[in-house]
Amino acid sequence: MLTLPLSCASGDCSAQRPSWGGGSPKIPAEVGNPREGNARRGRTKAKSEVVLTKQKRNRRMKANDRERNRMHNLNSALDALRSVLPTFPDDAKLTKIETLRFAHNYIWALTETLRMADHSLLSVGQQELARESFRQPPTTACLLELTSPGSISPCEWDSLYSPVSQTGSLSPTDSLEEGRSYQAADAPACLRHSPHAFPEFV
DNA sequence: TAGGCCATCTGGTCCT
DNA sequence: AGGACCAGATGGCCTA
Repeated sequence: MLTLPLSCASGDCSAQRPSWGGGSPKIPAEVGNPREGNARRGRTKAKSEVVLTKQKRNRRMKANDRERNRMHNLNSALDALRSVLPTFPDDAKLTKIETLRFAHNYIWALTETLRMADHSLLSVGQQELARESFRQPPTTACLLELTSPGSISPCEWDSLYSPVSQTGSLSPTDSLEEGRSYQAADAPACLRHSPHAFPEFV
């Protein structure tokens, strides 16, 4: 999957891979002489320009390497995130955007579960319901379904949060509408928005 | 074959 | 000055 770059660290390979991995076809703007007069100064000047060009190309190659590594690190972090998300083994690998959305919704669901458990502990009669909530985390299918942009489905949220949803619904489905159900004051700062009211993730 | 996803290159900007 | 970060561009691969 990960196509490791052909090793270019040792030499100038930028010219050897005209069609490799895309890249901008833009041509460096300052290839020619900026001023005619400078070209007449003699070899030393011309030589220094060659050196400058080489240095520039060298810097570019090093920057490309760093950028490649940076993106690899980013992808590694994304893989680590995927590995802690509940998916079936035979599920297709989540895309990057799906992984982020899924994680966002998953955290939201877990937070809600904890919050409801705390809330229900106030009432002895609801302790059993709280335990039940812990035993039944949101299903993979449910969370995966929520990763689809705009796909708001009751899914199993209602059953998951049945103790509360019957009175003052906390399901994302409801919180999407007017944003009234999911009280900002009840959530940590990072979860002030319900998953589906979060613009970047919709 | 069109569209989605991805890796890579690149130049610009900000920070140390 | 050099590195980190970012967004745009480009081309390859895969799937419906």
